[in-house]
Amino acid sequence: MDAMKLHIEPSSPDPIYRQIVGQITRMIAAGQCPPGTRLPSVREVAAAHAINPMTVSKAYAQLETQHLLERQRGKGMVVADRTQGVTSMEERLQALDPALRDLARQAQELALPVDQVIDALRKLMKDS
Amino acid sequence: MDAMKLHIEPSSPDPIYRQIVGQITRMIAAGQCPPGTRLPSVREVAAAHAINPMTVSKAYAQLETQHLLERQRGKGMVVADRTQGVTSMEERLQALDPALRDLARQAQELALPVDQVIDALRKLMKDS
Amino acid sequence: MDAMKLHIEPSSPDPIYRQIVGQITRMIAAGQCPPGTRLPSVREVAAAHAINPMTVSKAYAQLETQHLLERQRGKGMVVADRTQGVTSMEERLQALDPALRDLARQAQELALPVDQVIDALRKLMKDS
Amino acid sequence: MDAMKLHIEPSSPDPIYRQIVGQITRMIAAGQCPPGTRLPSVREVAAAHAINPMTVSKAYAQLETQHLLERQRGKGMVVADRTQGVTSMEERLQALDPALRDLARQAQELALPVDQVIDALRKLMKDS
DNA sequence: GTGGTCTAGACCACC
DNA sequence: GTGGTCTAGACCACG
Repeated sequence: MDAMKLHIEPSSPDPIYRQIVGQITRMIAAGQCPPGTRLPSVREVAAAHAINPMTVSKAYAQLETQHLLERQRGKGMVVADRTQGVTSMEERLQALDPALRDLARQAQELALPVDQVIDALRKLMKDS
Repeated sequence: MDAMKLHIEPSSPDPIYRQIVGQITRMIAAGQCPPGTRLPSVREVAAAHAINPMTVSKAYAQLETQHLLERQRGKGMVVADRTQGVTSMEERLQALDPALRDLARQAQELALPVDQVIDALRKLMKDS
Repeated sequence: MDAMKLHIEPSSPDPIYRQIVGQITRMIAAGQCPPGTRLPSVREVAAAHAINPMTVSKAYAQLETQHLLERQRGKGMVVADRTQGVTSMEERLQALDPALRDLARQAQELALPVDQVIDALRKLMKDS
Repeated sequence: MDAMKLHIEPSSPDPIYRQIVGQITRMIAAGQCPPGTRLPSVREVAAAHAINPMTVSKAYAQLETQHLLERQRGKGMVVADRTQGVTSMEERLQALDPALRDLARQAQELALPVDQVIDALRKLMKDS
């Protein structure tokens, strides 16, 4: 149930509602949220991250428009049944591509050796 | 002279002027632009990337405020002499940290195995 | 330019932003707003109808999502080029169907003779 | 007895309880339900249309407040005796006005010719 | 309890 | 000037 934990970066240039959309989209794509999974309520998310309910609502509404989520009257949002969101590993790697390219370019601009970057990344990914 | 090539991603959530500031900051930090290096003019950059000159100007102004760039009468902007911007590799790795963490989190949300991600990254960094 | 006049019914059960979406959608479907037509700015619409700019913005954002409108940086919204919104008269009659059925049912519940209703409607449509 | 058949459109922007109130109001206004007519019970309506009993109850309560319905111990709701709800045809035509105006405006936005709309409406009203 | 809509007003990014 | 995002708080519809 709390596999649905969200991470919000308030100082990110990426707007909060889009961060939420992105995270949920990725987790559904990876099959980490099978159809029917209940999402935390708008108010829960808002309280947990000290953000405005409307911001969360905006994210949920957008995901509903994309048919990734469904609204259950009086019960909240759940992952849609026809989860056309689930994708293969190749497609998921593709979804990661922009972030990879961004990292690679920044590393190059910082003149950092490949191995240093790889090491740092591996360490971060093991921790989580 | 054209070590100063900039890469702009118009569709990025990161605003354009901040992309420019970030790139130049990183390249100066890595010592890739020794003091005195001339920057392309506002108009050149604007024309090359089909963006508004004001956007470029805003970025340059911000870098001047940070004393990373200096305005030289009739010659445009150059990298500042007292380049307090150059930093050690450790500090540069730290500068990469947000991008690394973002990538790691996205990869985890996508349920991608560490090695797949590392491979993709290594490939990208070799190419460039 | 002011073919784009909007009509807002604040007391309608249909939310305001949806009224706006509906009207613009219909006018585009009917080809009344050729691609490139500029829409009144968010602030203009908000001021003209004494509603909140965010309400208008929400409508525009939704139309942008449906690719009926495009955003021109700093210049406002315009009707999209690839106006896949334009439809045949048959399809437009179909779009009118819910309103027709609603009217027919209300008339029946009110036990109003067909001709009276038709007369009233004809009169209204001539006036406009 | 089943002249009191209700039609519910769950996807309508008009909330369900208001649909119920509207229909019953109109039918009483037209004299289609003489005083004393029994209404289907809250449970019957709720079951028949798969809606929440509270929604039906809310509609009935509102009609009772307007003195169009009366609660009879052990017998449920009936149409009120002093049916001040019955109105002349002129008044009933006036009650239809909002729906007529809405239809006319939509038709105009869709650039549909008057005769086409009239034809479609006449066809619908004959069928029912 | 759930989400939806709206307001009033602030600040940001871009042209 | 344009639209976008966010906040704080209100009220509504539905279960």
